[in-house]
Amino acid sequence: MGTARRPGAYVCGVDAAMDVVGGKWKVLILWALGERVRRFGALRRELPGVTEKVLAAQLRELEADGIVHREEYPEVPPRVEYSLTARGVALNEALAPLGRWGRDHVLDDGSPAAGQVREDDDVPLVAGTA
Amino acid sequence: MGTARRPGAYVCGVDAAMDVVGGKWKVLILWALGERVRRFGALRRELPGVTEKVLAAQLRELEADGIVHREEYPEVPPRVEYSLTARGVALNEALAPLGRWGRDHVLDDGSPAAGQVREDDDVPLVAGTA
DNA sequence: CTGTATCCCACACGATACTG
DNA sequence: CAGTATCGTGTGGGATACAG
Repeated sequence: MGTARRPGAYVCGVDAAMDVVGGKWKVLILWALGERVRRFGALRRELPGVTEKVLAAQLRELEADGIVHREEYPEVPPRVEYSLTARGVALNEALAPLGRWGRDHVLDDGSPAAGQVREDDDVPLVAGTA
Repeated sequence: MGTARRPGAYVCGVDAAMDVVGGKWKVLILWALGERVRRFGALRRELPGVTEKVLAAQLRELEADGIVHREEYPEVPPRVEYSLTARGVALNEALAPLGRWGRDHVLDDGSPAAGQVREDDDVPLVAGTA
């Protein structure tokens, strides 16, 4: 549906989702907006290192994909608030297990030698065909 | 854990995971290996459009991240089999909800073109998660 | 405050050829 | 069969400046 930037051939749902969420800052934006509604400037402060151009671009894409809602208040000075749509909330929830995996397996898995994977610690067990 | 390609500052688990799984073909590789062990050539045939160079590179990265296991058989002609590690299986499972979201929200489901999507084979489920 | 408009560049990816 | 080696490229993203 929304604005698939890639040609049209998604092999499965995962890479379709990856396309939506693939920008460098998007999951962080999702995460921030998952907590509460945020203004543009708040988002920028929340994501150290992002530039306005890129933040605006990713916000646009997320909006085009129906993930975030942009509410513009015609005041002066201008105020714009971003929030998650229902679809965005669902996406955020679908991301949660991945976040848990990341915390458990790449952030800090507890082992001091975690930095370098030696060949004897990766278990070759095969994914079950079932 | 292994080989964080990004500087070191992951804000949360999700972007850490995104870094691991961020390559263009990685989720597809994960998906394929989730079904069964595959040889290099089988993988290449499975992923239409990937070149050997890129496939090899992404495989190397996944291996370095402890996601896939590479088993080389000293035969002639050479044979190499790739499989998921326990960590890879867990990652694949963590990806499942995202895959479901993608199927439901970006793969054209409500439109007349929905017939293009082969709904019988695109569920990436690895194990009993479903 | 909330953005565009340019310019620029690294790096992921692709094409092709070659090797153990 | 299972890869490397080389070279070329597109584009996502960064810096900076400007605008409503």
